[in-house]
Amino acid sequence: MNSLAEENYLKALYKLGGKSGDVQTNALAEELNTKASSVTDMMKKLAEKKLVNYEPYKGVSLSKEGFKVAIYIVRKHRLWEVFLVEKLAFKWDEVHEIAEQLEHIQSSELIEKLDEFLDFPKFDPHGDPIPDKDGSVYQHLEITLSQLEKKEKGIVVGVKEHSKAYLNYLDNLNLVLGAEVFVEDKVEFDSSMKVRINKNDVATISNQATKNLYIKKI
Amino acid sequence: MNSLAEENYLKALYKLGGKSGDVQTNALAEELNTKASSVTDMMKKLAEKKLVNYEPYKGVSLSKEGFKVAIYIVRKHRLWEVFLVEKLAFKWDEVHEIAEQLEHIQSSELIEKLDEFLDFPKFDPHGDPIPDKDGSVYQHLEITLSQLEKKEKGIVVGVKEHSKAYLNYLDNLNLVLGAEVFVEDKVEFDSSMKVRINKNDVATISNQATKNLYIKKI
DNA sequence: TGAAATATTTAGATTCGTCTAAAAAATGGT
DNA sequence: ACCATTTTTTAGACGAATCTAAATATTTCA
Ligand SMILES: [Mn+2]
Ligand SMILES: [Mn+2]
Ligand SMILES: [Mn+2]
Ligand SMILES: [Mn+2]
Repeated sequence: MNSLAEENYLKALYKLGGKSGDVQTNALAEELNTKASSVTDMMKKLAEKKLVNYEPYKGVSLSKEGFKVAIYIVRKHRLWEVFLVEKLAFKWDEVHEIAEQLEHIQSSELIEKLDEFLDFPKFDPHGDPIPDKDGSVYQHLEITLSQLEKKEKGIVVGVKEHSKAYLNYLDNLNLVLGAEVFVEDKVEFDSSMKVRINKNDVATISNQATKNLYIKKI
Repeated sequence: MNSLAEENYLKALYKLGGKSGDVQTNALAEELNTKASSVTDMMKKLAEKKLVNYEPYKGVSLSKEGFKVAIYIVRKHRLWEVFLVEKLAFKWDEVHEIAEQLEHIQSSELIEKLDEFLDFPKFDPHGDPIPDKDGSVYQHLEITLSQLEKKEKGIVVGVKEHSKAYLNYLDNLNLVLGAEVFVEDKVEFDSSMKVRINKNDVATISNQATKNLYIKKI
C-alpha cells in the first residue's frame, strides 16, 4: 500500500495537473506546504513505484496507475463529505478537514457500502463531481458567475475555492448550491457584479468571489 | 496532539491494565506486535508527556490524563463499529480492522454528531460498553457461559474474544447477541458443554469457546 | 544464597519524511 | 553569448518509530 504522505502527493498532483498535465516541483511544494527538496525526494520514490512520470528538471505527471490511485482518494474524500453533510448535519464549510483524514481509510468494502448508504450521490456538497468506481469523473463544463453577461440568469452548481472564509461568505449571501442568480449589472472598473439572488436582494460581489462560483446558465 | 503510535500504545495499556493496573513491557510488546525495546522507548516518551506512570523495571500504568485519552479512543472505536454494523450493514466479524483506523480520526464534533446519529448507543456490536462523553464506562459484571451450571439458562450479552474466526464460529451456531442458552450438560473431562440454543438445537461447545462468551443469567 | 532463567533497558542502526544550505541546471534579458 | 535570476536537485542532518544485539536488572529456585 501507499503511505499517507504518498497519497497526499498523488492527490495534489491530480489537483494541479489533472489526468496528464505536467506539474512543477515548486508548485507541488507550495500546494503541500513543504519544501522543493522534499518534493524531489518523494518524486523519486513515486517514480520508482511507477506512480508518476518524472524526469529531473522537467516536471512530473501522474502515470496511469498513479491517476487511478489519486482519483480513488478524491472519490473517498467527496463521498465522506456527502456523509458528513447529509447524515451528520455538518455545514459545507466544516467538512473538508475531516474528509482530509477520512479519505485515507483503507477499505474498498467500506467505500462501496458508504456509496450505497448515501444513495450513489453524483456530486459532493461543494458541487464537485464524485468519481465512480471505475474512476470516471464528470468534468465541470459550467461557466463561472464572472462569465455571465448583464441580464443573464443562472443557477449556482458549484464552488472552485473551498476555504471556510469563502463558503461562509456565500452562505451569508444565500449563494448556496441551487440558488438562482440574475446579473443586474457589471462594473467595468473592478469587474465586480451586482447580482440579484433568488429573486430577492441584490448584492455586490467582487470578481474574486464571482470567478470561483460555477453557474449553469438558464 | 498524540501520534497514531502513541494512541495505539495508550489503548493497549488500557486493554491490558484498565484504569490502574500495572502492565509489563513484554505484555505490551506482545499486544502491539512489536519488540520490548520499542516499548521501553515509547514508555519514556509517554512518561515525559505525563500520559503514563513509568518506573524502569517496575512496569507502567496509565496516568489520569492517559486514561482519558485511552478511553476516548475506545469510545470512538466502538461508536464507529456501531455505525458500520447498524448503518452500513457490515457483519460483526468485519468491523474491527476498519474501526482500528477510524478510531484515530481527530474531531470531537464528528464523534458527538456520530453518537447522536446512532441514537446514543450504549453497547457496540460485540456487547462491549461504549464510554460516555465524560469517560465513564459500564463494566461487564456478567459471567461467562463456562460459569453457567447444568440446567441453568441465560442470554448472550457479549464476547470477550473478537477474532474473525471466533465470531464466525458463533454466527454459525446462532450464538449472537440476545440468543438464549440452556445448559443441557457439562462434560467434566474437557470442560466442554452441551448447550441448547434458542430452544432449538443442542451444540457441543469447547471450554475455549464458552469462557469467551458473556452471559446474563435468567 | 548464588546461579540460571527471564525481563528489561541501552546502544547503535535503519527507514520514512522532512529540513537547510549549497551546488547545478534552466531560463530570460541585454 | 553572457550574466543574473529562478528553479531544481544534491548533500547532509534530524526526529519519529522501529529493529537487533548486547548489557543489565530482577526473579526463581536448587
Ligand atoms: Mn474537500
Ligand atoms: Mn468538496
Ligand atoms: Mn473492535
Ligand atoms: Mn467491538
